[in-house]
Amino acid sequence: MTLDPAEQRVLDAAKFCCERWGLAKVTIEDIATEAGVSRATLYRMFPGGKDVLFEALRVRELEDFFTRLSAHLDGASDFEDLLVRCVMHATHELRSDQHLSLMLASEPGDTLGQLTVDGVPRIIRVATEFLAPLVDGYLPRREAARLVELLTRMVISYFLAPSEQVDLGEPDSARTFIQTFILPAFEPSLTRS
Amino acid sequence: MTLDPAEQRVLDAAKFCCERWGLAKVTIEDIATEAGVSRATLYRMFPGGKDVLFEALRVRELEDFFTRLSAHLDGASDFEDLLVRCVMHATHELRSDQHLSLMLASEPGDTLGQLTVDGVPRIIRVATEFLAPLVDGYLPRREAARLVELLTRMVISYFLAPSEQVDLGEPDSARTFIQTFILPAFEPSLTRS
DNA sequence: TGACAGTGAGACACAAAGTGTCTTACTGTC
DNA sequence: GACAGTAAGACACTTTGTGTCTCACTGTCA
Repeated sequence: MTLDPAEQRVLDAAKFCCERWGLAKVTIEDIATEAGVSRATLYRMFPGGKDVLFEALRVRELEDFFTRLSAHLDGASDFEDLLVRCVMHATHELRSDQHLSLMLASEPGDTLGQLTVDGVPRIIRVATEFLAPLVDGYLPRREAARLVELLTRMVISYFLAPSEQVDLGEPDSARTFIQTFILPAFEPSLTRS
Repeated sequence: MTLDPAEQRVLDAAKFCCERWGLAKVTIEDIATEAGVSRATLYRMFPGGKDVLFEALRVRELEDFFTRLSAHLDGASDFEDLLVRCVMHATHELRSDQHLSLMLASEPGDTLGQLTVDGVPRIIRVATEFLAPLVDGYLPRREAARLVELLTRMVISYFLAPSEQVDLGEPDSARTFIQTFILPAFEPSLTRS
């Protein structure tokens, strides 16, 4: 699953071209030129062309996202604190993601699809993969998966359509939200507080 | 030579698309859609397609440029003051031109061509058309044309490749430049000071 | 030195997108 | 009710992009 440096360069090039021209206007040739690689090499790395390449890019971006997010969750003192940090930092990451906001501006249709319809199962899968281990101490694995899925859906929804009532980027608001809607549902399953 | 409102809308759309995707990636279809006009209408307005359309856009931008510039030259008290204001405001206009800087960033080759090789004769022609009348009181028409051409070339050169010595955007520097290099050459022809 | 893996360049057939011209039908105006 | 201007879309054609292949080149190992 790990990519070699040349492949990373190609994905960087794809990301750059995508921000510059939008997904619809980018060609394989553009990406190969930007990466300083021949078209043949690019097809060798990502057999299947554009679809496979951008799929790989989305996977990488997603994993980077959760890697950064995990780094913010280390010092959490208890279950509630863990969840609050989690939704807060995820919200901040989304809001400050340059690439994402450019894509939302230039290609709203495709990008929203990735955040709501087509991409959601994968997002939840990767989120679970990264975050479930962190709640292992508190919840049985099955409950952890349910929790991560729920939080993921909530964070995306509040990111795309901010609420007057709730701001998951704010500590107090996030804490109230977690205490009110999340904890009661999972308290019975808690293996330790 | 004046364009009707629909044609202006199409040129605005062309400009917008150009800034968004770069000249190379824009299609007639993009422009027609952006302008809310059918492709047939667009070809009726600009027979010849993309080339003619972008040519018309360049002409309009150029005329707008010199219209704005002329507006800054009205209160000039004497010949020297007129020339100083002229190079200063032209320099400021160039430096603050959003469209131009986007084009220079995304399409340096074509854009530089327009500012140095292909486009220069037209720039000088339009510059002369707008500015020569303003120096009519000071110089015979033939000398006026020589002067405008010289100033145009100087402003473009200092804009594209700023100098350590001279900054035509600064009043003092511009005045010194005019006094040193321009006035002596045209003083003999002055019909009044 | 010679096998070898990885690469760039470019040929190729095919698919997709863009171009420029036309016809037709619609809309509002005088 | 004639008329001008337009959108929509059919059309033949050109250009661009795609995916696959081959071949020659380069540096790296034994």
